[in-house]
Amino acid sequence: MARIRTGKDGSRKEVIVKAAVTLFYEKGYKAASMRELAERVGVEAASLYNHIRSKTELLHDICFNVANAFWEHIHVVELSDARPIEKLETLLRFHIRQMINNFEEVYISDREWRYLADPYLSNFHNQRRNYRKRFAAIVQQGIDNGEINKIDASTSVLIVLHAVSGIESWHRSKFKISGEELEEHMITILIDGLKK
Amino acid sequence: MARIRTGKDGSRKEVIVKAAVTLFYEKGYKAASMRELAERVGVEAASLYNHIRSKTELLHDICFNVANAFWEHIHVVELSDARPIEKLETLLRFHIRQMINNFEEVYISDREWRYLADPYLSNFHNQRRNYRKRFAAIVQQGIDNGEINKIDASTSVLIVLHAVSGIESWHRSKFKISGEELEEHMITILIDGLKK
DNA sequence: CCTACCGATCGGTAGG
DNA sequence: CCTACCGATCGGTAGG
Repeated sequence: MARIRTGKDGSRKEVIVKAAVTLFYEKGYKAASMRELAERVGVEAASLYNHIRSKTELLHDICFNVANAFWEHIHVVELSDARPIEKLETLLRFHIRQMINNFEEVYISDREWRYLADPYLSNFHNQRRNYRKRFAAIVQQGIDNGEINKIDASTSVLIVLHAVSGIESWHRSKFKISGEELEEHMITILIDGLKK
Repeated sequence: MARIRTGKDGSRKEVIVKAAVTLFYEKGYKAASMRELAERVGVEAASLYNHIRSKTELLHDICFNVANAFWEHIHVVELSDARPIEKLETLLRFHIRQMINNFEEVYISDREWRYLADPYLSNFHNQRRNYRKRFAAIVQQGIDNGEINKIDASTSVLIVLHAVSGIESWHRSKFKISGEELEEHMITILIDGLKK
């Protein structure tokens, strides 16, 4: 679940990364300042740099933590011998749960990754494209064996993945249904929409 | 379709707003600078201020143009005597077409409105909430008369509206299906997913 | 529409 | 971990 890597000074850095997650989520990466981050952590801005290299490194850590979690999950799903429609449901439930339990990180990695600097930017972009391709391949298998409606596979993936990101609004809603209910509703709408 | 209002110096301001739309879309509001906007328009930064009041006013114009277009559309839909499921499809097709034809403005108004300054910020927020409430009310009518699957109406709205925003990725894809195909695919997945 | 320029704030470094 | 401070850049104004 997007574990933060621990080094020698792991616990101190973890506090900073955690505060950065909340700050970047609340303000957006560009609008978030290192001075406000420092204030939330309880140190002067300059002191942050004993634990991190740069603002961009914080963004990088967050984005790749999230990306790797999805990366590892789809790998496991691909190896299973479930039917394509079942694999799809497994993938979708993972996305939904990540958005429910870990939504700040996921939200940042979704919306702010474009501010990564360039060796990382294109790495991230490639990883993201590769993930979606593999996701689409599973949808395509479902189309080929007749379980899934015959609509463009990569378009289906776009729709489904963006629908999941709507959970961010659910978090901010005052009259929330439970996470379990939300998950079932989303599965109903999206899987039923894809099924033949 | 999110027409830009024309004043005395309408044509000049229109050029600036149009360039701002592209710039804000490409870089994000906070990362976009007035100096780069000026460069794209072909004047010095200071000269922009003969036509606009502030950077925030540009964002405001863009956001409210978009919001008003949806606002007017749902009003017409509400007055029609179609069945709820048909109203829903009409609303959805309007969202899809706006995202296809006008996606930069819609994208900005979706993701950058939080940077509006405060009388406008809460106006926008209220207008947005009101829109979603009315959208949800139509879904609820469909649930009540048995046309639509019995799942939480406002959750359905979140899912559906966010799914539509996935069209932004379609724009950037190299192997695009046509806009018409895309619209039909989205309607298939989402309306079938909602139908009983 | 331009030149000249303002105060504020940014990410980050030096040195202890 | 702090004080002190850097160069760069920001949105915006004055004055012509």
